[in-house]
Amino acid sequence: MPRETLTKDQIIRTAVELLDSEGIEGLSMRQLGTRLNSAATAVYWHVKSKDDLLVLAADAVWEEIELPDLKEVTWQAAATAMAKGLFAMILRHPWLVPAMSTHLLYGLGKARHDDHLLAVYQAAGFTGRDVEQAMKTVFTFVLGTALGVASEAAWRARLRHTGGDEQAQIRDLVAQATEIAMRFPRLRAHSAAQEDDGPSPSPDKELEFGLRTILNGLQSELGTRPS
Amino acid sequence: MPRETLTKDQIIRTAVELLDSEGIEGLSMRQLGTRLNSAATAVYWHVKSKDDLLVLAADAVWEEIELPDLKEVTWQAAATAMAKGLFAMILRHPWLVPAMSTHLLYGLGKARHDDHLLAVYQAAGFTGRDVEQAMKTVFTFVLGTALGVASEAAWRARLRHTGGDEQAQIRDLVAQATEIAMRFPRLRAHSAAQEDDGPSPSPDKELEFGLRTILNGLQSELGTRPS
DNA sequence: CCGACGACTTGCACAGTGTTCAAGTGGGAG
DNA sequence: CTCCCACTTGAACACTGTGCAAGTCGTCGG
Repeated sequence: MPRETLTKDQIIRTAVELLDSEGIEGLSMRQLGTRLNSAATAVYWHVKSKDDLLVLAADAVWEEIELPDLKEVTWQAAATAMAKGLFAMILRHPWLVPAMSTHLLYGLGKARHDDHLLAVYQAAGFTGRDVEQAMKTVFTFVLGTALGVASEAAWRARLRHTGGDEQAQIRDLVAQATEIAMRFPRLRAHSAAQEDDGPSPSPDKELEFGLRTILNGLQSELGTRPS
Repeated sequence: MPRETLTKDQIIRTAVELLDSEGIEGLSMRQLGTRLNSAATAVYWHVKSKDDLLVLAADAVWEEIELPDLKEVTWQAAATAMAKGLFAMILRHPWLVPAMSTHLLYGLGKARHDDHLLAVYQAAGFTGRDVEQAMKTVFTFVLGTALGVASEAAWRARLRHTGGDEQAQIRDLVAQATEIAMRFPRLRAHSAAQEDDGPSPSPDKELEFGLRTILNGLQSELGTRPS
């Protein structure tokens, strides 16, 4: 039988795990090496570079997204399902946001997702350039929302990595940020009023609110065009 | 007269310049040092850490955004102006996107912007939680759109940095990406159809399309609420 | 005018990074 | 048994952020 050896697949899986637990700055070839019980440089036989590996890892996670069946539901339901699936995936892998913002990401996984997304908006009745515009509007909105959440995950991971009392550091940072905001009377009044309204809405609620209004807007855009 | 010495301001300005021209990975303390004609470690007297400096630089650029006067225009016009101002600012400083996705950014500049943004949506008639939801919907959409454009700037900068023929590398990457996409019949057909429609819309057009539909959606959301 | 203090700068050092490369290892084929 | 080749290894290089002891140089008290 063949000797136990690294596989590209195993490397990518381990890279994703490492990224999930340590954030994008936590991915180092040597750390990856120890997790794989091999020398750091062994990875270079299977993969061109760290950037290459990151692109591979980033593409792998797109496969996790479930694609809704188009025949059974309205286009709004399908678009919502796609958006929520993407959003949830990014929350599981917050490092994807910094990765997207510095690398050109592509691959089978992403193409599979994009293909289905295209189908959804074509089925909705958008034509020509509009189908791309509509798609992108929703897609980028999800990305923007994910950015906020991913950001928090990222700087928490960063603080964890620098050592010291993480909780205290977070308190300091947040205190500093709010101290500055409170110098603006309007912001102060607003934040006081918000406290009376109970806890602020979860990211999922934010996503739902935005999706609803965007899809409404798209629907009326659709109305002004002949089918 | 006092001896010529570094100032925090000068450091931040130079850091922004360096970030603009080299991207976020191009910001190194030693490079910054040479641009300042000083030792890299001299900066550490004025600034706690590189992360600290990045937060300062990131906050500085928010000051560039012009805040529209609220008395003269409809809320949609004001919201559009804010969104376009933010978008243009990010295009001038694409490193802000990766910075936002890994650091907790705050400061006077951002607070100033947020304060005015709040004013816009309050004046529009949103109340309670809705004002934040509406604000965030537009804001995150702009961020998402900016992410796409900033990403391209970032990986171009990255390629430039690794040396070699940048143009050729770009061609290779794009070719690889489209090769994969073309395996999906629907994507292939769509991209062929797009070519007949002339050049794809500029990022600004994308932004305008999305803004229009989102603001429409928000307007009708506003209609269902009592003022 | 002088000495001392303190604001600021410097160079060195350390641990860590991605990556290259010559040298090694071991299983399967002839 | 031998050779080859897929795969692994460790050393090395240039680079990173940062701590620290030492140095420089204006200003101020005597």
